[in-house]
Amino acid sequence: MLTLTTLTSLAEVVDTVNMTTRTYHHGQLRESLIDAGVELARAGGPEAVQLRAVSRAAGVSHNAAYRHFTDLDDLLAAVCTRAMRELALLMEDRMARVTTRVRVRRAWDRLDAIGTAYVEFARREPGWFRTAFSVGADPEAVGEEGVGRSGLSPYGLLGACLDDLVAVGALDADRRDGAEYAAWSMVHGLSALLVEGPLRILPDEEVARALRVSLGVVRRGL
Amino acid sequence: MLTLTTLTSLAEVVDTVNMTTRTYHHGQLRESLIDAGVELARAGGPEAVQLRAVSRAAGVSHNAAYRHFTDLDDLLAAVCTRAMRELALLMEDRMARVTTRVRVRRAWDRLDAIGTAYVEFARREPGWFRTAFSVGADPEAVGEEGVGRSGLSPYGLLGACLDDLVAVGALDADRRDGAEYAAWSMVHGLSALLVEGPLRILPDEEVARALRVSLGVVRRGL
DNA sequence: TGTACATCAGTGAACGCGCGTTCACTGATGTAC
DNA sequence: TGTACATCAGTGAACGCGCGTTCACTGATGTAC
Repeated sequence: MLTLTTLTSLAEVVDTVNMTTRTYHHGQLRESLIDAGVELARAGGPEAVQLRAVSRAAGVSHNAAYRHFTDLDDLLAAVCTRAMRELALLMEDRMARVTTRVRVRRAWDRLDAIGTAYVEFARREPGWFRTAFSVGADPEAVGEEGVGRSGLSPYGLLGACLDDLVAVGALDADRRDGAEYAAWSMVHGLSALLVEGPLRILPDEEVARALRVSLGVVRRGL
Repeated sequence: MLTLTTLTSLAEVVDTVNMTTRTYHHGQLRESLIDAGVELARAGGPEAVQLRAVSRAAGVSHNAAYRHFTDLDDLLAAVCTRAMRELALLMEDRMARVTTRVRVRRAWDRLDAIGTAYVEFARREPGWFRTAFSVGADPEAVGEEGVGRSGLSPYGLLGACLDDLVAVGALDADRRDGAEYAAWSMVHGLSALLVEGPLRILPDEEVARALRVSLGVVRRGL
């Protein structure tokens, strides 16, 4: 039969194996808190990122977070940046799947790919999607941190795609200016309507159609 | 010098003049509560529509609302419907300002007009805009109540504009299907990015440009 | 026309909740000598 | 190598807040006779 001592040492072993040996000093609490916040945001959106809930999830007293963040907003901003990074990563991944070597074709397909990724992200991870846009940083600032492997933010990726379209001659240079507003608005609007708006009830095939039509309009319209 | 009696009767006179003579029974509390809710929503968005705050604004005890609404959500839904109606009214107004008699031109201009109205509404009344889309009714349900003089909801007005484009031969009939998704997404996305998103910081002239480009893309893309 | 009574539409006090934040504290760690 | 001490990173208790909701109530209104 297990004694208390046995239990204690077992717990220690498990902790060591998990690399999460908890001493009084946590060691990487800041990261742990952000991780916990990211998970809460994933499940419940930005409202779910609360100082007490995050601390609870990180297994730490509810005010320990103040050693690493000035207040809730500070923590939320960090979580928001990570959510934005998730979006950038998905966009990069979908972009990388475009295989055609025909340059014009490839440029257009990439634009479609990031747009599709954007909407896919919103639908698959509504909590993250809402969180990513809950702290309204300006696009430039977003470009600094919520960034994928390429070092580009979602907005930056869009800009790169549009630049590429111009470079391969698929887009008139005088159409380039302001084009990100239109492309971004289209996918962001569709995402918002699908995630928190009246289109929430749309069946999957109808969503696919809406996406197809919307991307088509952007493509022809640019 | 004024006696207490004088004060009382003065107050009564004022009340009568204001048509707001308060007896123990209010008489039209339901409407008053919605009105108060609408004003709170205007200033602070859907979060500001709280049972206690609304009752306070209506000058009534904080639980009187339960005689007219089952709970907060019920009241909020009523407020949301009214916000949607405000949007419909603005869209109708802007549509009515299109004067050209050239049918094709008029159809396109009307589409631009409602799109512009949508974004204008979002920017001028961010609280209402957010409130209108905070209770995610499906578009059909929205069509039943959040309605302008024409009896059409914002979504209904968009549908009518698109139908008109087909009728005057400006839009191929096979492009009609799903067109509202694209048009709606575009203006909704721009609005959302401007109101609660990263484009919040855009100066006015840049907003105008973004709108122009976005509407142009829809127009050419359809 | 007057009166008894049911019903309606308000009131005021109270409950429980969970939040963000602050306070004084203490255990752990690192460093100077 | 050992020790004193400053600093760091946690803890636990407490505060105030405002919310939604429920309860028992009461003043006003309408209606049947």
